[in-house]
Amino acid sequence: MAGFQSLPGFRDFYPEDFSRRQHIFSVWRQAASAFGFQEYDAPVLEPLELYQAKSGDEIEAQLFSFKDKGGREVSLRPEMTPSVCRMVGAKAGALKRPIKWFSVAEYYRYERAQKGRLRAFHQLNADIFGEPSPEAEIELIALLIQCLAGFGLTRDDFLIRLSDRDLWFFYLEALGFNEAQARALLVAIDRHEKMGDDAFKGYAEGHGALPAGSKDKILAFLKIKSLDQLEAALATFKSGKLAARLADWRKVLAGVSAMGLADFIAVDLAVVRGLAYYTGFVFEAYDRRGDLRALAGGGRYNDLVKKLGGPDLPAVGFAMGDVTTGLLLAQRGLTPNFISAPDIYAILGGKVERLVALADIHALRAAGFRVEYPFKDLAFGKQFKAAAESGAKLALIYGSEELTKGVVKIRDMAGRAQREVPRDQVVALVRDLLSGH
RNA sequence: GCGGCCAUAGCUCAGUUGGUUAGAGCACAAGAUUGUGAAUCUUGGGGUCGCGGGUUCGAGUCCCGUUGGUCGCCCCA
Repeated sequence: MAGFQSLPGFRDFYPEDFSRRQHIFSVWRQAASAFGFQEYDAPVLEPLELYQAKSGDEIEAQLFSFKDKGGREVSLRPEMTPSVCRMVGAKAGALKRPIKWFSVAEYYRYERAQKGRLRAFHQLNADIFGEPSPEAEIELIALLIQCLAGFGLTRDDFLIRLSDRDLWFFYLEALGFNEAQARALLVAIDRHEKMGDDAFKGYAEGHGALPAGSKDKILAFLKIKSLDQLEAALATFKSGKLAARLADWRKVLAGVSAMGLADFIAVDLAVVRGLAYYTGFVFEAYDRRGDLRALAGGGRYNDLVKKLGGPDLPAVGFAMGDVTTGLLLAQRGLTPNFISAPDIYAILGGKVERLVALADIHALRAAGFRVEYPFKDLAFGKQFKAAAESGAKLALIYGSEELTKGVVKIRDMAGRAQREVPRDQVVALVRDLLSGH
């Protein structure tokens, strides 16, 4: 097939694809709704500056940006966070706290596609604004777990790794690094899992070689996998801020455990996440068995609403993408098989019977039943076959014999039992038969 | 932005050292079958062999370019 193709990294959603996508969305929406989050949306196209204000040059190169006909520099949204920060910031005074919002929306990033990453994709975004305490983290982590568990995924399938940028900064400053050095080191720490010790090359170029003793300490801190280890590593430091931070850690882990979700979460200081605006806890959800990229990621960003021109409003949030989620569900055999089956298939004797049947068909449809019938005049045998293939529960038979008697035959497709019913009682009887189970 | 692999029907693929009019299975449609769902059989539609150029008497096949897909690197909000 020549002619037009979709753009690279963009997908056509044929009905089967669309039904899989809808399944993902409906699990997300159901979970978010159960947690009391309210759904919102924002413009797909935003001023370019909205993203420049938050992100660096590298990120800007990956924006779907252009100049509109009025000469404005604009960009398709690569993420929701700046938009939702603007929305919440603009009405922060009027919104009841805590503000718990979510969205399911499409995003656009000008990157090379690869496994689990496309140029157009959907994400669930869930955020809590106005709640500085770790209760917000507990709620969001629990929601994140439910957004995956809702598909039938279990503790054997995925894991949430919890870390803390605040603690990293505290630790790095205690080791004698200034803020710029600490930021560069966090980039290296983020890459260490993938690149090993080469991750520190970038730091060395900018800030000189890392002292061997410091590097060992950083590597040891990075390998921390439990709260006990974390407390032990920090035991030599005395600070009220640090004590408060560790108390927050205990609260988060206790809260998640109290929900029965302890097996879904692990302390893991190797996670720091790429961009710099996170201010405290950060977390990522990983496929436990496979080689997929992160399923979801999030964290606290207490400064961002203010940075974007709003009030000083603490925030935590996460995002989960449809592409990696879809891959994981397919790998685990958790993609439901959607059958688009009607309730009723009408079998029509001929041209006269067709016109009679149309009246009933429309009445049934208006009553909310899904009704199908053949557009062409077909032999009865073919129509019964079509009825069976459609997956309809009932067949309504409009033949000449029936109509001369003023009845319609109703066939239960599964049980193959037939009965006759007066035409004026068709809707009522169908309602009885189909509401049964 | 960089690199590996790939591209023949809606799908999965075959197609000989380059040789006449490019095939199969599945799927779809029609018929055998104008009052009851299976199976089978017959028939049919559907391809500018991703696109462009080159070599050659001759290219689906060889060469170059390009587009797209895929996997990885950079990055990952």
